[in-house]
Amino acid sequence: MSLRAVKPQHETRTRILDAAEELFMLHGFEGTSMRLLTSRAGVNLAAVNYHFGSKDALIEALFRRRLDPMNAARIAELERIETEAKGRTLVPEEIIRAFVGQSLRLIEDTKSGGRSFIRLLGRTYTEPAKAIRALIGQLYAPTMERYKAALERALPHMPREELVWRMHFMFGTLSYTLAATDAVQLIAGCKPEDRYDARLLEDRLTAFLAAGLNAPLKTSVRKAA
Amino acid sequence: MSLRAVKPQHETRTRILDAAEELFMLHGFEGTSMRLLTSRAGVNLAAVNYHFGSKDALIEALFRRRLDPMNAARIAELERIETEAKGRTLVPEEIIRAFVGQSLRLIEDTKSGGRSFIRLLGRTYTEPAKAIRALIGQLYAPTMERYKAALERALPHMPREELVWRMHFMFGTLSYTLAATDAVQLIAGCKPEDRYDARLLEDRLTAFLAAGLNAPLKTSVRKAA
DNA sequence: GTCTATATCATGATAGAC
DNA sequence: GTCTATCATGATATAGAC
Repeated sequence: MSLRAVKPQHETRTRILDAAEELFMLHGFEGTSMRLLTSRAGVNLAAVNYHFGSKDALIEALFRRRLDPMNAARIAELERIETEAKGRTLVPEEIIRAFVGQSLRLIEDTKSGGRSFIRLLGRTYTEPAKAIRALIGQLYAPTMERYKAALERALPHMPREELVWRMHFMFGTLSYTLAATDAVQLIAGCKPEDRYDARLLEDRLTAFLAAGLNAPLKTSVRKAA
Repeated sequence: MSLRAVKPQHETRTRILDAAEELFMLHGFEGTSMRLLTSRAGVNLAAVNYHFGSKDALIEALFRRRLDPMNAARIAELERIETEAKGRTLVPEEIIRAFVGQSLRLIEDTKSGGRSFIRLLGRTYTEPAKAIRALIGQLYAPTMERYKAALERALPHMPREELVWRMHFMFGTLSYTLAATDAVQLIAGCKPEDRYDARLLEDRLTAFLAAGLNAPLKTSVRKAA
């Protein structure tokens, strides 16, 4: 009873953000109405506009709340393994693991809603609304630059254009894996409790991506143009 | 002038489907209103309900129009290379190329709207609306079963669970690549006209996926549970 | 088959009392 | 900060003339 009785300062904001993560993941942005959102959050209909200004501003706040620390953690992790290597050149697999690990570990976080967000995030990379894609791209840009530079050092002989494509593929695999965690059942039966073991998934995904990134370079394109 | 004057039997249906592909890709399903859709198609507001029954039925018709022949082509292509091999076991790369090739070749088809559809399709694998995901899964099921069986023959020593995961990763990479064709610019500058060369993309993607699928199996999970 | 006109409802946002 | 009541808009769907 004391659980609901006390209301800390910004609890309303937090309740709205938490409910939004879950509902946007389930029904999409356009498919989630303010009425459903506020009633799920247990707050008044007008609260979203009071606290955030508009639905769009709520979406932006939602992404910033999670992405800013996640990307900071990704950069910190990369710097950590770089200093730990003491001058040795990193292998691509180490870099990939640093990148994907930060997303995947949130999957295990069901308590604070991290999993909802991470699934929403995967879904949103292909979001049609231009404003949302632009926001995501902007929040990601520094991290992507940092990792691209690291991979260029790890793969000095790979043509830059090929590396960009392979990073694109890797990003896609991660996004889809995060978003479509229930689609595995389409391919074959898995015990649901296994599907979210982040450590196991991290190993599987890292092995797959590292092999793809290191795929042999064709000496030439299949047929000269 | 004769171009618009004559109206073949089912031209209205086709005009609606073509406009829907483009608009759903740009704004999503919920973000595309019937008013925008019918005015873009140059037909009356009531035409969608007359010809399809409802917006949802239109979406279903849209997917069936493209997916049924595409998946039939995928199965036919697999059977073609299997008979052509005359008993030799196919390598995974041949199977992968057969699968991704059918999607990618539609990218070059700007004339009849194939590219719009293929981008829409990639976006829709992570669509939150359960009914749409269920429809897609149902339309894909026979193809996936067929390719899974082919890959099991090509990789007899791979544990079935690992293969399912790697197929999941491959499917994700393809989906994202199809959906987010403009996201490459986030990573680095590419000349836009290069980005849609389907043959080049097919080579790049197939090399990446084949390497990932063939990634060495860890002798054990990183740490025993 | 195609159109106009409209019914019915849900949406995001706001005004103003408390 | 929170509430109720409401506005203006735009949604899907349909009825009925042509």
